[in-house]
Amino acid sequence: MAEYRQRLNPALIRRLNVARVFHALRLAGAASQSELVRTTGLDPATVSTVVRQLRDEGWLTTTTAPSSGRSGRPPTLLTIDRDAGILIGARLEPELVRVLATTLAGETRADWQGRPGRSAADALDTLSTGVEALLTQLGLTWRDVKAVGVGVPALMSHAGRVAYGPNLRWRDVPLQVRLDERWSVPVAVDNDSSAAALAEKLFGEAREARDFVVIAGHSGIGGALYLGGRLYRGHGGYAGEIGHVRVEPEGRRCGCGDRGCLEAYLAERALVAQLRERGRRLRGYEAIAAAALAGDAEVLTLLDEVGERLGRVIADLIDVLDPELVVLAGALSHVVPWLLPAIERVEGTEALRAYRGRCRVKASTLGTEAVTMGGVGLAMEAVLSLPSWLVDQEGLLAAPGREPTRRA
Amino acid sequence: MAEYRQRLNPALIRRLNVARVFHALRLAGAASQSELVRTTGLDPATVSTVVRQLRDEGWLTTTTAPSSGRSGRPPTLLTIDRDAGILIGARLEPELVRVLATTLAGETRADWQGRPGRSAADALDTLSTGVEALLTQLGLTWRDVKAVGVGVPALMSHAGRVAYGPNLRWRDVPLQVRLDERWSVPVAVDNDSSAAALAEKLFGEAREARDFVVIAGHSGIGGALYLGGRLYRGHGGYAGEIGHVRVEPEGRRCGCGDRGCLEAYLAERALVAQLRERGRRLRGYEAIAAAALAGDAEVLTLLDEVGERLGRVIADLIDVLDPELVVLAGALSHVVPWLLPAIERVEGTEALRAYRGRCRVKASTLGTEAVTMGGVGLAMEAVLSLPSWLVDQEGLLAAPGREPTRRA
DNA sequence: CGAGGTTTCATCGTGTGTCGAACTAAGTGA
DNA sequence: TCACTTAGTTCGACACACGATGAAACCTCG
Repeated sequence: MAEYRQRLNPALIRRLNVARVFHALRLAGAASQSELVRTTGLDPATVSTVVRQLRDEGWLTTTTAPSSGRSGRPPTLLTIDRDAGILIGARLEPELVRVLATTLAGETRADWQGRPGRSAADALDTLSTGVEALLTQLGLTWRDVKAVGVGVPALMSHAGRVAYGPNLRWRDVPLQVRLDERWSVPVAVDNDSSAAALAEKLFGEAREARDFVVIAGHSGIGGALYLGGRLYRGHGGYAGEIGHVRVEPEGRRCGCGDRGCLEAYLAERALVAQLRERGRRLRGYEAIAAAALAGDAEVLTLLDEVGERLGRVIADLIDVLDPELVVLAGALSHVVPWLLPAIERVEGTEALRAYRGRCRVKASTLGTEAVTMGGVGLAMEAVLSLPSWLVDQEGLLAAPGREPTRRA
Repeated sequence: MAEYRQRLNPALIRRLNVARVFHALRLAGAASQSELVRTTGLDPATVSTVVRQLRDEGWLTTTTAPSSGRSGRPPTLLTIDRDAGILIGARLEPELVRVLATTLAGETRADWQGRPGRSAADALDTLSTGVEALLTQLGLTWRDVKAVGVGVPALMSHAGRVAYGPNLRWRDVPLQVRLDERWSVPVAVDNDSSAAALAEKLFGEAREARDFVVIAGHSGIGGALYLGGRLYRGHGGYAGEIGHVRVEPEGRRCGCGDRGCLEAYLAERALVAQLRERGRRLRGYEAIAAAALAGDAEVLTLLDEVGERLGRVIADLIDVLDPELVVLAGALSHVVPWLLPAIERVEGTEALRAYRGRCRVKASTLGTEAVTMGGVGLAMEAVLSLPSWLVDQEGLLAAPGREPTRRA
């Protein structure tokens, strides 16, 4: 999509306004046109034409008003049609392919998971199988699929190309192209952390936030920065990849070849390894969380130690980025309750922190499903098809009249 | 300017296109319309109407082509008129008020400086005196001033209000309002580091960069983040303020009350103090640079040590933000040549760095004038009057057809 | 029961934008 | 003199936002 520097024309304005109305409707659940006028800040006439367009495309259902007792013509409530089609969100991992079918508004309708083979081609086959399974389960066909979005634990280069995915053992796989060949619906592919961030923005804890950081943990520790109302990727696509920030000068070995990386303490296998050294054999985040819940002292102290390391990284992030929220997502979120006290302890020691508004640190409510829902978010973006350089989700979602920037 | 959530209408597109053409012209110095078509990516017809508008407003001069021997109708070259009016850029500091008058394109035509009194009102008086002095010097009147921009070493809240400026000893001064009362031209006020970042983007080392970090040093150490083609301020306006990142667990006392802040090593007075402890009495950055140039071993080792501390902070920044450039600006830039080796040494030790494209670290070519030129940049933005949420300088400035994002 | 008020929503007209294509302008070279 | 080439303008088609107007559908109160 070389639509960077696409010219700014009226048609683009329309697409943006459609997206604005769509998101307002999605977040409200059901709304009348006049409500949309208030929440989007658009002109009533504009809302009217946009709504007509959406209705003509069959995206909306209109329910009549619930007779609220107020005087005046009762509003006709609009809802995003549950049967207007589905979005597919997927997450590819070395040992797991997870696929989700949702309504256009992002409500889950069915889910599936399976194990991929070794190669990239195998993984794509598994993915296809999953989508087909969901379709038969729902009694739908490919014609009902509006778009597919996939989150991948890998560094992406342009155009949905996997440059390097160490966990998957992929290198330079033109994933988007391959999927475009297979399917004739819009496909969007992105890094798993970026996808998680999008999910938190659209569906999760960060819906109201304009500036937030996501730290996602599964097999590795990833991260993404959502700044100024849009995803920030950095010059080479590495922005927010904080798994390999050093937290201990001569610390534990990390898979990256370095020592003392955050990932060497916080990743699932890292926690498991550290617990084994202390005589506990636990399988993963979920088992560790269960042990912590049961009050296992060894587990609790380890989580506190690791939480302190994570807290220092978060404190540095806050110093530089001044976000309003940090979301801990992915499978990692299972153990977050036992990390938070240490994190908050570290945060509290910084002197400057008192001057600033406090930055909240939260566990994702999407939990393990964050990346998969991120796939849904990617699909949703593809359906709305806005040029990424114009997308300012906060601009699309915020209530009117606020002034979030501190610009003169 | 509560123009956040301003509706997106055709008139706004025009303003954006005017800005595009203006910047293209400014950067090219002189260009024909067909050149502008190539550099801006706009339609010839659009360029034509935009150029007519600019010409009707008296912003342009047309020089005839220098008969280049090629066949075809020779182009008429357009230039931003040196006499179409002036922009005023200013920098307020505790001991210095510096004011600059430039052409609309940002070329300096005259400069002035003076010492302010203690109070905010005094400083504004000094500022007014400066502008008047420049006007008489140039034989112009207030009617020729198109806009004024001011950089202030303080934390800003909305609408050009100084929330807190410890160095100036200001607190809650509605600077923009006060200036609006005095003058009847557009006024823009911003934090000095943000202003420096804008200057680097518009006039300096970062003209081509979409993602860069500015670290500015005068009396304190400030910073600003320019990410994804626009200034990122953070949720509370503190983003990039890296002066108080801790570089030494139990290090030197800092003015903020904490210990071991970067500012406690790198700020002008901090360097002076450290040198005094080592038996050198030097007045400031400039004198220190002179001593270093003369080969003073004590000064050189200190700069190397401090450079290493700065290098670690920069390395962390790069890890998180993946910028393509770090610019060291302000009076600090005098000593940068002796900091760079240490910075590069530190940068080189990080293992992951090999995978990434290398991030350049450079001294600002604007040097001490960065903030003042930032004022000019603010004035320029005010003249072009784009809503800040839409401004994506890279979108305005970049060559067409490139695809900098790595989005699917 | 019916008139007036109120809220919701559709539609029309105006102004402005982009954009493609036709067109004029002004040079070169044979 | 006549193609040919490049530069720049103009015109018409189409899309958009938006203000005003008006129709629709309900309420309340007399």
